[in-house]
Amino acid sequence: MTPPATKVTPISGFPELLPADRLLELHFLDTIREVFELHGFAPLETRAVEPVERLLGKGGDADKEIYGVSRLAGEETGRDADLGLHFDLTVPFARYVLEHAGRLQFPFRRYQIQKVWRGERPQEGRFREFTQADIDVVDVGELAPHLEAEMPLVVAEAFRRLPVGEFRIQVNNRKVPEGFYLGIGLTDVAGTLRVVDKLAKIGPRKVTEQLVAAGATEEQARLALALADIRSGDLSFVDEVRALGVSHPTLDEGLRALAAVVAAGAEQAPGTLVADLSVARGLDYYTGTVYETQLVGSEEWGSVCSGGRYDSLASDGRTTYPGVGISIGLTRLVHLLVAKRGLTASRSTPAAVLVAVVDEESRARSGRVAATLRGRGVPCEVAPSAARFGKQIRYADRRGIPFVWFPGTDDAGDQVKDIRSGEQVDADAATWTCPAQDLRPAVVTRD
RNA sequence: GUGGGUGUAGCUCAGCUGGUAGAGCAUCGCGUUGUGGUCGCGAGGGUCGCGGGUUCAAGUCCCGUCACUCACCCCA
Repeated sequence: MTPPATKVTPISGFPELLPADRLLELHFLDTIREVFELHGFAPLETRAVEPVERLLGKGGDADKEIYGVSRLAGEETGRDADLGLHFDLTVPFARYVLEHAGRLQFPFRRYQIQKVWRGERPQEGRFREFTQADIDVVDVGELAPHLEAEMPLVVAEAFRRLPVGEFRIQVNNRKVPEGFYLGIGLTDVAGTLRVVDKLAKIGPRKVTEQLVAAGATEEQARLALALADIRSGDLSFVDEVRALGVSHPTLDEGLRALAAVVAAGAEQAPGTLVADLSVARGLDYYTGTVYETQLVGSEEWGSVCSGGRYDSLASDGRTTYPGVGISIGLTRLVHLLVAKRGLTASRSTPAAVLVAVVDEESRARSGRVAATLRGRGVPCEVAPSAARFGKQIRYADRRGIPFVWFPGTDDAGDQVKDIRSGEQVDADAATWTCPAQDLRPAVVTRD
């Protein structure tokens, strides 16, 4: 019986990688995880689903992007509570904190690397299923402000260990534009932010047009644009904002908080943190500090890492657990580096050595060589068939496996060949050393 | 959800004013019966996205539909 020939097609927004690219992604994942653990974040995984009502209203328009989960043969009556796939890792984490508060120690630091789902229209670098690598800290009642500076610095450390090139983490505090807009009489804070955020994309003229169309005066639009134009790697942005002559208590509060974050960044990782007063987006639950990250030279890719502070996401009505976190868009980051910068892994398998098979009678001997190599930490595999050596070498070559091991016949000893150079030398599996740079797949640029 | 573009081999694509499918790359085999990459020869592989219509005849023209894709929205 042959199954019906179902057309095999990709599903838009659900990316799948080839082995070499997945190895690259795993390298990123391992590096990020190592840095997170070096900073003492505890590992956590939450279930993929939450009650839909817990997901709703947390991400602004994200509501309509939530994927619901149901049984195909589910009955209308007596069905399970409505479940939805989480669209980020912060909302489930907030729920987890409430659920386990009695068994956690605060401030609680955790990292979480998982798939999330958003039912939006896919585009280059935007997916419906993707992986986020998230760190957060929550505390009870009050959250120390210095944690807002720590989050981006941890990410910066991870990024410095990865082949992403130069990057810039932009920081803002939502209270700055909020207080500023209120100070100049613009009461639609969210709407104004949404328009101003398009500045880089559509230019100041169109932003002004849209602001005026939304009810702002020319002068209000001018000031809003002037604020969005301010950015600095030091504290000079404070004076620049002051120079615009607007005052409001919320603005003062925001400037103070932002200055503290930028000062800490400038001291601990000069050049990586930049105050950028045009950054204001992200999910609705952010209440203060917000982050966005661009790779220098690839700003059009959008943010590859964002986050912020949320003061009221986790609350049981009596106790509130304010938190701050940041999330690396691993799927977007890796996808764009592969597609746009030609990054990949040097081979399509972890194996560093292919152990050749002389004939099927001696397969066990090849197996013993492989076991010895593995015992010494050298990833290897045994050739699938005792074909001519030319074919066995080609098997390795196609996969990028750098070494082919030839078990000796009769009294002859083993030999190992570096198929890139063609050099072949006597070798003993119990003592041979694989060059460190060949032990694991390396990051390389295609072509 | 709204608007544009595109659907032909595993991949990238050609196929003109309709006349029963082609190239390059990839894969596999042979030349090369323990040593690959080059080169040469050969082979396999297609309901031309799907459904309907026009026609003697449709990959080609018309309608519908689905998928992919780009932009808006929103965001990692």
